[in-house]
Amino acid sequence: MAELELKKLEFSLDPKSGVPFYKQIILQVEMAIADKRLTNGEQLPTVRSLAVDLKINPNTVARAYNEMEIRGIVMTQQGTGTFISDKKVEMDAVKREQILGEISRSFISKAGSYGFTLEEIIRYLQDIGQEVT
Amino acid sequence: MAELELKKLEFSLDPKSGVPFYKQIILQVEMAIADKRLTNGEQLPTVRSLAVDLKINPNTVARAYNEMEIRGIVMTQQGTGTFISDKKVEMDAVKREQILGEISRSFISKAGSYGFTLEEIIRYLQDIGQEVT
Amino acid sequence: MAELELKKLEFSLDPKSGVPFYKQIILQVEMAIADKRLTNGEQLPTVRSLAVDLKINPNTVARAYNEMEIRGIVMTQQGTGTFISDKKVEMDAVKREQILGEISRSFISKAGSYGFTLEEIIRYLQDIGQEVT
Amino acid sequence: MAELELKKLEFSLDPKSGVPFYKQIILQVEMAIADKRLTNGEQLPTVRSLAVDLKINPNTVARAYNEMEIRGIVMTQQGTGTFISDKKVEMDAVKREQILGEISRSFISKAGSYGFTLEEIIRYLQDIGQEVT
DNA sequence: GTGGTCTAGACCACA
DNA sequence: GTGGTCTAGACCACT
Repeated sequence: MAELELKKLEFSLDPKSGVPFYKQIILQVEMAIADKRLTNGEQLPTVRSLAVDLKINPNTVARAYNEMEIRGIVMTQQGTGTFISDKKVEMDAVKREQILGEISRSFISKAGSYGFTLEEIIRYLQDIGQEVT
Repeated sequence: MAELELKKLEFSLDPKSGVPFYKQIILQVEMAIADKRLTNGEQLPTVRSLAVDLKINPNTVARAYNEMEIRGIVMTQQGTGTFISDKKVEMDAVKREQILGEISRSFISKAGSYGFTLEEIIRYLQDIGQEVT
Repeated sequence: MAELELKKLEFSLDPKSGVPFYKQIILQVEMAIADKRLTNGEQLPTVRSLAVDLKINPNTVARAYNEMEIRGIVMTQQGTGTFISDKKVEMDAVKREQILGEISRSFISKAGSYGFTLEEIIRYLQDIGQEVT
Repeated sequence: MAELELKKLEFSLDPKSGVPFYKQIILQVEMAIADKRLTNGEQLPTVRSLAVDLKINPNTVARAYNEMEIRGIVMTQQGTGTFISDKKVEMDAVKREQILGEISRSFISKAGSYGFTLEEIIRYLQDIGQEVT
């Protein structure tokens, strides 16, 4: 019975983390995309329903959605809803690899300045992968 | 004498992380101490040189040093410099993992918003690891 | 005497245009950049001062600035101010031309569907250039 | 008979312009009439075909057609189609220029935010004009 | 019903 | 002083 409701997105906020609510929402959507729990064209919860769900002000949800729209992560249609954008596919493999290289390098060096080794990092990411699955 | 300056600390700041610069500096020093990359009595860069290095306001570096002095992590000797004091820095595995988690999640999110999956990311990092080895 | 105050940015809003205030602000900044009236590293008016100036709510100005920050047009530093970003220079000539080509083509086809010819468009843009100078 | 279908109307929508789709359609039809690209009695695409073409909801096309019918610009014949009526569309130079101004400014802004100057833009468009000639 | 815009005002963190 | 976050609530436009 609970079987057909796999992959359902569950948002949750941690008020103590210090991370702004709207950023937590963005992070969770982005993580869901990276995990394939959200894919092209899928609809996000409506602004109001998510606001009720998380017990926060609709403006805060709207802000998160708005920022994602600017970044091209989602598309929004007046009076219809907000959907995962599908335009990100337009990149060729070379460009993709370039971008991944860039952000990876910057991530590794950042982690490095905190004393983490590449191995540690990879192990950690693999753990995250396990959790989700 | 100055010849064996191995283990040189490399500071790096991420303006987009939302974490204030002064906190990023403190964290990196703490991690370095916990890692033994910095030990008792070692000198930190001067406020000015680090400010130039990181291209930020000297006040910001000063604030970081100040706060560390208050916490007893470093000692400042007027006219001489700032040195690691002998106070133990408690940096347990949990705290370390928190930091790694934070920067990892932000990295995954960024990659995710470009359409990369977690698997792709891990594979890429592993490739990098191979190259270096 | 008025000679040294050339290039000063003057913001103005048209409430009747139907264009949201925050978008009008963004448009004016972008136009100013295209006209070289604003260049790399220059500081924008503070959120509060511009709000007073335009007699609108500071949140509205903040929203405009925020959106420009997300798009990479400006950089903002806590407690310091908002500045025209300087990272846009990192593009090589080829990439630049590609982008210009893309947005130009889309503009021309859009104008075309309203019945404007390329000549008309160019003449119009030249007129705009005259006005500003 | 169907052979001389020159002057075919090309609709194009810009979701990012903020102008509602139905208004964009009306504007484009009006401009075409003023330009004589559409004349008395000519048939518009069916609601469904245009909706498919533009990848939008048929309701949105219907709304545009509806509003044009109310204004007397087109006439709908049940089961046959929608046709340009003989009402004159007042589309003076001022209104034309307004539209051109709007889309031009938005284009310049976009280019400006990529660091292109107005001069560069004009030069590029002139080059395109040369190529075609 | 959907999202978009704007105001007003509070509180916080950084310099 | 600067910008950042969040709330509450109003009003509008699109479907």
